[in-house]
Amino acid sequence: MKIATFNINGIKARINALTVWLSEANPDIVLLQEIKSVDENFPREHFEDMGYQVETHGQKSFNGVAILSKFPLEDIKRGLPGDDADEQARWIEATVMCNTAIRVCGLYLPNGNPAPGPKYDYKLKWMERLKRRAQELIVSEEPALMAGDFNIIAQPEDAADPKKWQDDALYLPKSRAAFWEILNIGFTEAFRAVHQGPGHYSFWDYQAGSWQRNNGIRIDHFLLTPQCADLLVDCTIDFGIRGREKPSDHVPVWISLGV
DNA sequence: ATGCCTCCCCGAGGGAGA
Repeated sequence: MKIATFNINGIKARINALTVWLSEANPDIVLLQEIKSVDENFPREHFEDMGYQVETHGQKSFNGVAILSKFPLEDIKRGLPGDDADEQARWIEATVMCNTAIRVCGLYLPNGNPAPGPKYDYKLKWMERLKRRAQELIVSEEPALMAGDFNIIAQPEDAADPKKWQDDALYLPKSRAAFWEILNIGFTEAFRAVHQGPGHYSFWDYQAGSWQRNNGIRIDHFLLTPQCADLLVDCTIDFGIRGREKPSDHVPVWISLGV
């Protein structure tokens, strides 16, 4: 089974690029971030015609997450628990009903810039809530994963120019510490379980020729519970599509599970 | 570089992204 995460930066702007990539890569499950659409305007029929069940958690203009699945989805939940006043659509989870049921959580973690400030406070609070949900997934002792745009550069080798990010909300010590706290509950970061070393990125800024100069960062991650990590076969970044017409600034990352 | 693009709103130009 192939599960992908992809921050598409707007479903309306990316409908063609996403469709082409889906038909080439043929993932079973796709976790989408930044759909930037309300649920009613998401082109669900387009993806249903391609064989996917479509579940969205959108809002107007900003954020928004979705799950596309070729297997049935059950027990869908929208919104990260822990703050009923949070209006931002950044979390959706569901159980994928294949021969081994897998709980999949798609997330779009707040950017947090400028830091310090209220947006950075929101990022850190959101990560505290994420940690609580992560603990529940570990306690469940079931195959589960959290994947998406974490907006976290976890290590220096995850940035082409780490010095440039030193004062940025994606790389500040508190951001990285919060990420490692969650990971260290007992998750496997799928990409680093399979690949080591620098030069692997999932995001390149639209500005200043970042793609042409390979000035990227790796911020789209898969975190697997032990029962899910046992199934891990491979993890790959489809970086090539960043060079296509009208690309997202992120590229897809996907895992292969032996189920 | 308090922003070199690109997205969204919709029909100008500002907010957000990372």
